[in-house]
Amino acid sequence: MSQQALFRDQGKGLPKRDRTRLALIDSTVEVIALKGMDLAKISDITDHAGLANGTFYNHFADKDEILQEAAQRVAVEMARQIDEQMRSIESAVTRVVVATTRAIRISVGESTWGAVLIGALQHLPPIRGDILQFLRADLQRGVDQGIFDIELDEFFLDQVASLITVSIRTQIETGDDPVKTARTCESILRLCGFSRAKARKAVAAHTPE
Amino acid sequence: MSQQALFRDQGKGLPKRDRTRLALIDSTVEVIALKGMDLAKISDITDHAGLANGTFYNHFADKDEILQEAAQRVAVEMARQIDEQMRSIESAVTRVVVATTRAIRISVGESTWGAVLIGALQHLPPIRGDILQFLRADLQRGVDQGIFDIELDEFFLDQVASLITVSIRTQIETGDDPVKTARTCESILRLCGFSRAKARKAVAAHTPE
Amino acid sequence: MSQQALFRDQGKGLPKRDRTRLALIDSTVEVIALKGMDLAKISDITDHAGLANGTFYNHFADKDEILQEAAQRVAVEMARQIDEQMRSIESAVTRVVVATTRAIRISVGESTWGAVLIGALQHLPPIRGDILQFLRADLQRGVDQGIFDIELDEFFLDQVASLITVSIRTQIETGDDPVKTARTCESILRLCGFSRAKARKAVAAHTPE
Amino acid sequence: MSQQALFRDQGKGLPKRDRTRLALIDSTVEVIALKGMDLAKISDITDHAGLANGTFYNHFADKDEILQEAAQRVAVEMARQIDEQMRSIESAVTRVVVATTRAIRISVGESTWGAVLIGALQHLPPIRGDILQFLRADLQRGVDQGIFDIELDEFFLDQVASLITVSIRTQIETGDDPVKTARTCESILRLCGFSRAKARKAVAAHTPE
DNA sequence: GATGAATGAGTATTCATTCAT
DNA sequence: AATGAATGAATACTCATTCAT
Repeated sequence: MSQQALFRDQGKGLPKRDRTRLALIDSTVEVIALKGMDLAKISDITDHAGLANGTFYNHFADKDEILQEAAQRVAVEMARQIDEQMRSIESAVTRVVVATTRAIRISVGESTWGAVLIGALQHLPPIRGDILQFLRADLQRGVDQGIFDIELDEFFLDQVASLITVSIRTQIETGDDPVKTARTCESILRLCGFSRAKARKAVAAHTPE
Repeated sequence: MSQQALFRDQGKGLPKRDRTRLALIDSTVEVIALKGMDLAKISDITDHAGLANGTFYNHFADKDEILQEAAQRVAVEMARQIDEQMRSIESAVTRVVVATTRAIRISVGESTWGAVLIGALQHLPPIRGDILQFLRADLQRGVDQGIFDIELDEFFLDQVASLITVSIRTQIETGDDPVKTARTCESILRLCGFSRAKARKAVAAHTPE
Repeated sequence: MSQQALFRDQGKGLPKRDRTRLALIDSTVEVIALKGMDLAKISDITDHAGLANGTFYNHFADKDEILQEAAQRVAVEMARQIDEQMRSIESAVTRVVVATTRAIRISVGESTWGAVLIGALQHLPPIRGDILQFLRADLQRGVDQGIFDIELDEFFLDQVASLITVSIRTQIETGDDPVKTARTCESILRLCGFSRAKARKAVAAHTPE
Repeated sequence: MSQQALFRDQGKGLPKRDRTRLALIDSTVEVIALKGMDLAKISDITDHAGLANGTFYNHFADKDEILQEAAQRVAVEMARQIDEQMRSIESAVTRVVVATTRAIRISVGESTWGAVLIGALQHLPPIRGDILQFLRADLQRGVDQGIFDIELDEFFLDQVASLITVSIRTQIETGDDPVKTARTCESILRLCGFSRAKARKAVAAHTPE
């Protein structure tokens, strides 16, 4: 289920200006997947989009601006897709497992997204904040429900985020691997105070196959 | 216990050629701490070392080579310092706790080292391998002793390494914090199958104060 | 007595094409006053006029063409306004004093015009010629009347023009100053052979207050 | 008596770094003469000097810095050459005539210098200040000697400077013309209160042929 | 070996101009 | 006519690397 050029597709009915803008953002996402955020050059982005280099500056002030927006859109779209499946889920454990599983699956399946997500977590603090707040909300719910025995601070969020990041990075490199995704969920639950057995069981209960 | 210019000092008796080489490596470590691996320029390194920029190429083929060697030396030296305190420790749990604590403490206290270590883990796969093998050895010991209930593969090592990295990065930014170091050790033990209580107890037993 | 948008106003009854053209010229004059001729961009001109940048090329071949025409119109309009007050003046001295005074006053009061005038004198030889010919006519009259003891050639005109330019430039920068205007007139008369006293008297006689 | 590459010649004994620096400054002066200050590009300067474009940045931070320095050196060197001939001159009139004559002659004969001087007077306020202070000193002397009947302020200096500028500009364009130089001196003296006859006599007394 | 000036490929950015709508 | 998105040549500036001294 490749979603190449997602944003460009979203722009079907829109005016040309917006379509080009989305094409540039799409291109940016793809270039980041190929070379990483640091090495992505403006000319890579415009070349990849089949546009003249000057066109970039009709739409964005500089590289930072498009990185920011590209990451934002990826984050928002991922959050939307994940949230869709979670509206009715009340259990914090289930939410954490499902959200983590979905996030990894989307990031890896749509490998361009994973690269952007990882780049944003490392280099774009505001986006990082946006992403972590979803995580925090579900963890907080577990605390409120009395089932997560944790100190829910920045440091803890960073720990959990790093586990998810490792999982995405590994799977992008070595290929989709549901077992690693499951192990990541288990690790997170263990950090939340679950025993190994309980964690495994909770994850198994909410994993597709 | 500053270790500024460690390698240069090691070179006291050596011929001039070697001393210059070590001075460049020292300088590299310090520059990485200031600007990060990506942004460290050759001229930063030579300027910082008080040498002419052309001198660099009498000793290293390119930037990559010196990064590699600088990271290697930091890793080796850290390993040596940590190992010194661990020769007589048999218990895998103790080894993991002490090694993790020492590694974090050295990386943060000697903050130039932490930056290099993090850079190497991200950008220099061979060094990364060297570092992880120490980790693997101690974890393997725990498996052999029957106290770690884990699947000791690359992925697991990556998870543990990411927890250590997060801890170092956070403490470099916000300052030395023994509590975060202890929490990191606990988290690692939990990933190894320890309950929260047991993890906490094991860490407390081996933490200075 | 602001004369903002003078040319646009002139276009009231004209067809739309001409009104757009005049709006662009007005805008050009204003932009030149803000940023100078060199730094005035096409997009500044169209933005300032509230038009699309492409519209520019429906009316002018290039930047030079509009600069030329804008300067031309400013020069012609200034000449018209000055001439209105001079039709009945026969004395060459009076004509020079009144014309200079009026030219400076208009250029400074309507500061957009001064900037264009100065730009044109420096960068647009044909306009420069147009402007200088008015000056030449009045000076020639003085020669014919036997009261100006000068060699009326290009070089002399350049000298006089440079004195007027200095006056306008200074007053645009530091504010309207009738004393400087008077001193400029006196200087011109001195170059024409008047003694200091005679020059001062002649100027005083024809200066409003 | 062409003085092409003056600064480069000055650098004969100097270290290579300084020689290149002077070569760039010389080149800048020559490029300014060819295209004007506004249009002089870094690549023009390096090409003209037979150097790589990157070399420029080993010596100057940006275009402004080299313009400043080139103008400064031209101004200083001109002042030195003029001053050499004026040390023993006490009379303010003679000083003004000789200095003006020399300045114009050097600027025109060494036409690259004139272009730089004019550029500096227009675009580089600090250099402009340096240049005008020489002028001011001699005029002040005339005031002190009771022979110049002027109000010696910025505006007056601007008037005098503009007459000199006009003369240089004209002679660069149409060729060396001692008569124009003499007329310029006369005009300045007239602005200082001299009658036409007295001005002409004073100038004639101090003009070579 | 050390020096440091010179190099030039690489990258970001601007802006006059074109052209399909 | 007007629009404004797209173009790409022009230009400034960076920095790893070379090489003569």
